Amino acid sequence: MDPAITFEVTALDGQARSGTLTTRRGVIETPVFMPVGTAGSVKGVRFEELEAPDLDARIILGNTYHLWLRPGIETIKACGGLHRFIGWDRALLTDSGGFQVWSLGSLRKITEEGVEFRSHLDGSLQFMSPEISMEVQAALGSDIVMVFDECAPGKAAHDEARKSMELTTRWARRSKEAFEVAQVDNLRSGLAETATQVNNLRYRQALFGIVQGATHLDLRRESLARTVEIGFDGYAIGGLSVGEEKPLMWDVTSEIAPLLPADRPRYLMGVGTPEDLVAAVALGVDMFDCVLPTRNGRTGQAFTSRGKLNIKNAQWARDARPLDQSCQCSVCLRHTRAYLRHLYLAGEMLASILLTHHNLAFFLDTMRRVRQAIRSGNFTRFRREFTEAVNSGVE
RNA sequence: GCAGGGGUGGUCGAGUGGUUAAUGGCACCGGGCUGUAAACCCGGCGGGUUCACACCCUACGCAGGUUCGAAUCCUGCCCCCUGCA
Repeated sequence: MDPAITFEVTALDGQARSGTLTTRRGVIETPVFMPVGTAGSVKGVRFEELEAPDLDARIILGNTYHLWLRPGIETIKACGGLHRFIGWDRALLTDSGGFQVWSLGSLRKITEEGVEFRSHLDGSLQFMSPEISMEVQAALGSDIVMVFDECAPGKAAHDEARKSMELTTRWARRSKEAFEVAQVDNLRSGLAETATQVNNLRYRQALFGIVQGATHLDLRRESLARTVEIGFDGYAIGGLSVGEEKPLMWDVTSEIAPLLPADRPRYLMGVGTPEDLVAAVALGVDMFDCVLPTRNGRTGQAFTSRGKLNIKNAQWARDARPLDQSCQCSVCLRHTRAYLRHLYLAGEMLASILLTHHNLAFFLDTMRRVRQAIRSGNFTRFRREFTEAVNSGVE
């Protein structure tokens, strides 16, 4: 079978890497930030905007759990898969539902077989397992599939974290087996796609494994070894930014990221702030996703080159400057802080849309600059200057 | 003019003798958000002194009165709404 993806590191600067990740739906330059589109939508952003040069997102996320509950896989299958359903030709990565094991902690029960969820939509009982997650993700037709893991709480004690990590390992094995079965079925049934896509889709989906183990480094190392032993197209560090202390997140990332196979993409799940992204790149991470730019955009916070700006604050009421004076995004070129604040306070949906656009532009542009810095061997200086600026405070 | 209803903190609106600086909503001010149960959640919101515990003022149209105690009861006045003339 043809490879699902190819990954080539084209520049190294310290541990920081820049490269190209080629999926069946196009080339993605790394390090890359992937906007989160949980329910089939990057909230507040049209796909045209995601594609246009201002953002130029090459890959976005979808979520297995959410799409499985609504609209359901039969609907998405009937509409030709997730890409055609949502109208997005570029790459998609689907999270497996593993994160919901943590985020919906009060609504689910974990067993060896899988997870019983009490639907957050209607309270109905739903059962998710590695096999079901793979089946759903195959139906969605995402380009990168994540194994179904248990995302344990960041503060999990050692014995709890060990049990969780071992369960995740068993689920990873089951995920891979079910994934391979689903690939054969998928190729056989040949999901209806456009002509050019059919050509590209001789490639199968890619499957990424996820390293767990909470904040316990011995468990993390063990999880890493066992995950690599199973063998995946790429490797993720999961279970961070889920309630643990920030220094512990860096302990884990700095320990594990460099140990992940160098010839495979490394994905730090759910992270993070612009400063976090740059710091993780320095540790050798290639891929990121995070809800911060979209969620915080909707809730009135802009990320800028000088740090966070709360658009609700009275101090911007008559400020005629853009959100970020060194940003070239279409929002910053056109609108003032005063106007955006007015929109937000007036409850206008355009406020969330514009703030989200700027935030994504800032995240994606930051990654462009990161790549360029690595390629030109200036990453260390870039990181120092970027971090300094981001902590200097918005004026 | 007569009859009825009503005037509460930025605003709308509860409260009809005693845990009252006064329930709620909105507005306003501030904070949070990291593989999205999130266009959401939390806090503050009469004024003054204090780092703080705390203390002192001023408040329910206006002015008197009853009472140990009044936004709540009584009297007068002012204003608003509805109906009839």
